[in-house]
Amino acid sequence: MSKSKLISPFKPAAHKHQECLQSAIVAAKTHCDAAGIRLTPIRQRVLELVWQNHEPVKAYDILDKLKQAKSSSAPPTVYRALDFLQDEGLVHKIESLNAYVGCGNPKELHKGQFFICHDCGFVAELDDDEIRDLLQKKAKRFGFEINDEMVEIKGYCQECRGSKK
Amino acid sequence: MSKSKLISPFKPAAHKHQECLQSAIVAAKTHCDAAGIRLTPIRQRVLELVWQNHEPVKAYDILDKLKQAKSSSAPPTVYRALDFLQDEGLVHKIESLNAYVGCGNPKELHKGQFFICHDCGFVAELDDDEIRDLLQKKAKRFGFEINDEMVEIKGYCQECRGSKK
DNA sequence: AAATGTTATGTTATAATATAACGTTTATGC
DNA sequence: GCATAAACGTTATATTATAACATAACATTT
Ligand SMILES: [Zn+2]
Ligand SMILES: [Zn+2]
Ligand SMILES: [Zn+2]
Ligand SMILES: [Zn+2]
Repeated sequence: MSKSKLISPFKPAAHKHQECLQSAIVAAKTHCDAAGIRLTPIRQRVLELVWQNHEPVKAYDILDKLKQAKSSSAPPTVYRALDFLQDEGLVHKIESLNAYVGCGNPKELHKGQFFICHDCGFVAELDDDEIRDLLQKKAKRFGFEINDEMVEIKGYCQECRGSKK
Repeated sequence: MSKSKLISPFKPAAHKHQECLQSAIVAAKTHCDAAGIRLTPIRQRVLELVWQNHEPVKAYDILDKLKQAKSSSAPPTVYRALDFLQDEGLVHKIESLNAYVGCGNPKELHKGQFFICHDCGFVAELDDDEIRDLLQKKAKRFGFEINDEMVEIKGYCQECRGSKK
């Protein structure tokens, strides 16, 4: 069965983001418990910082925040946590921005397709087999076997388009 | 009319690459002449270095080669030339590798879709409206207006798959 | 509990990628 | 020629990411 989920939609500016954050943390704990791996305090803290909003977050911005609690924090602290979170599908890296966003559906490991607004910075995540199938079809024509895919689309979200009028 | 071009296919290991290079330089000169802009010696040299093969080339590798001719070359030399070449559609950046490849069809300004082999490093470039249209369709569903797109696919090319058997 | 293996973190240093800022040279149009 | 803009030179610095090795925390076996 082919799926097409708008996992993380663009959010109204004033939505209850605390709920997004809470459910992301709960989902992460659930995932790690089930997988028998540890969501350590550092990892959880980094995940919270990635989820501080719906914009991609930079590693060194995370580091700055970590330093507020523990001034000896260093780049490896952040990058290790981000690597862990990415491996577990809790966070995605936006390659074209060198920045990180929380995954809205860590239950199934996947690479999403991302739509990023130039104005407000929000990211929407899609998990869409139709896109994957099409890429697969194209690849097949020249015998290419896909094992990783990055789709990052920039533009303007509905809200920002409206306010430009 | 919808286009789907495999602009830069995966090449047999021993193809006549000199011809790829030559035609890229000629195409670049033609383009710049027509546009009334200058393909200066530095820019041409950087373009040649990007086209040294079909693998993405790193900015600092280009810099090292430039230094062989002129030891005072510095990062801005390379990045300015790369910026120019990208603006003119002669070169594409592969965001997920922080590396650059020559465009196989600079006649029409576009963002390609890239297929990159993990083993041999070769890049194939596609310029495909079917992919664009699908992304457009997906974006439309939540009111997103696309103005930039990045599609980078990693995997194994036909040759490398064959040799693994 | 002691010993051991494994995972996670601390710490220092450095690598790799990219841009800012400002001065100088070179091309181009008048 | 001369004014202007474009390109380039140069130095410094910002940003992003990893290497390398030491220590600590946790789990397993004895
Ligand atoms: Zn939210
Ligand atoms: Zn996701
Ligand atoms: Zn070639
Ligand atoms: Zn191209």
